[in-house]
Amino acid sequence: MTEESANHWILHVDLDQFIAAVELARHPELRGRPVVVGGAGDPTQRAVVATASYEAREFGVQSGMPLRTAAKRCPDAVFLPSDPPAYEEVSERVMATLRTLPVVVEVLGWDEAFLGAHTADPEALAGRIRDAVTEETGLSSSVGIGDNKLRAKIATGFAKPAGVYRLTKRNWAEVMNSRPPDALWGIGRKTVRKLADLGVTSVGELAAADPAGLAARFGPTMGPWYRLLALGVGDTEVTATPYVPKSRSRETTFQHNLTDPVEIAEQVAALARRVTEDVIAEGRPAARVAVKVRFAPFVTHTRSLSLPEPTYDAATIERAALEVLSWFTDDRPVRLLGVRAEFSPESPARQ
DNA sequence: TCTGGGGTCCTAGGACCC
DNA sequence: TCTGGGGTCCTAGGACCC
Repeated sequence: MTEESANHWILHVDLDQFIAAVELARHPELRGRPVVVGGAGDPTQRAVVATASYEAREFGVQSGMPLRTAAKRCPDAVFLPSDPPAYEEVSERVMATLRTLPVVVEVLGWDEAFLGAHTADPEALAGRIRDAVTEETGLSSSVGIGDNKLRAKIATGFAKPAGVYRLTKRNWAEVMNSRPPDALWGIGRKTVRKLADLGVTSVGELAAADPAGLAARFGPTMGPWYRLLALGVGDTEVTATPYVPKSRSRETTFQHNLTDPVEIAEQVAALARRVTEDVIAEGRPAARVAVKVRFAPFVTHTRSLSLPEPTYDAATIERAALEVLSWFTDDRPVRLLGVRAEFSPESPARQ
């Protein structure tokens, strides 16, 4: 190994309880109280928890949980509406701060980024990163240090809150082998269940599993890939190249299910117009239009259509969405409607 | 756990073509 | 035309992530 590659590190920075932290910064009187952010901030509505403060988590409140359930578990919680533009603005300040450091910054989401760095002392760099973010934004963060992206990302979970943790080839097996497979980034609940059917219930067992058997169960790409995940194999390339979206979509869950076909069509048309605005803002034409319908109780179907040619035209996109909608003949009540525009792969990113 | 909104990638079947 | 094999495109659905 060359001196340079020996000193190449991947760091993963993740803001602690990001959305709740942004809200607490502008509502300091709520510090120390259980705070739950999500939807319109009304726990009687159909919406889920975006982020809960650590105080609320003590009561078993988690991201993705219905607000109703959160209110049952923690009746004294303060419920606040989600305010994406505010989080976007703080996120941009965080990323700008990271870019002032001697690292390559790859943004992963509002509240996290991979950093590529050459350093002999990654813990010292992680400390500088945490200090800089706190100084510029007042926010607390955690940093995972790894020899690839997978290990850095998982390390951050062990670093939280407000800490630093190093996970590399050296300690991977010792730290990970006894954990369930969904401790890996890319394996979720469904795959855990299927793996259990194969007798695989831990990361260590997955690492030792037969790749051919995994391929037979999960397909030629995913099967062997799961085993590599369990071995801690991951990408080491961090790139600052801006992200180019492949699609733009808008969807709405209605507070009360829709049954009137005219109203359903009106809602799809309105979503199509919003998507068209996003398409125009993106500066790349829509090549394909998809409509998503979630019927009550919770059955979801998606249908889609390739346009004769890519377009920015609102009327064309709306007509296509209504055409696709007409293919749904089901007359069950509708809980959610969505419209998505896909860009063609050839369409270049705007300069 | 009566289950949001915005994305990505993989799989698999059928159409179509040579 | 009782008919193979391979490649590619289109479409729907599944799983996962933040």
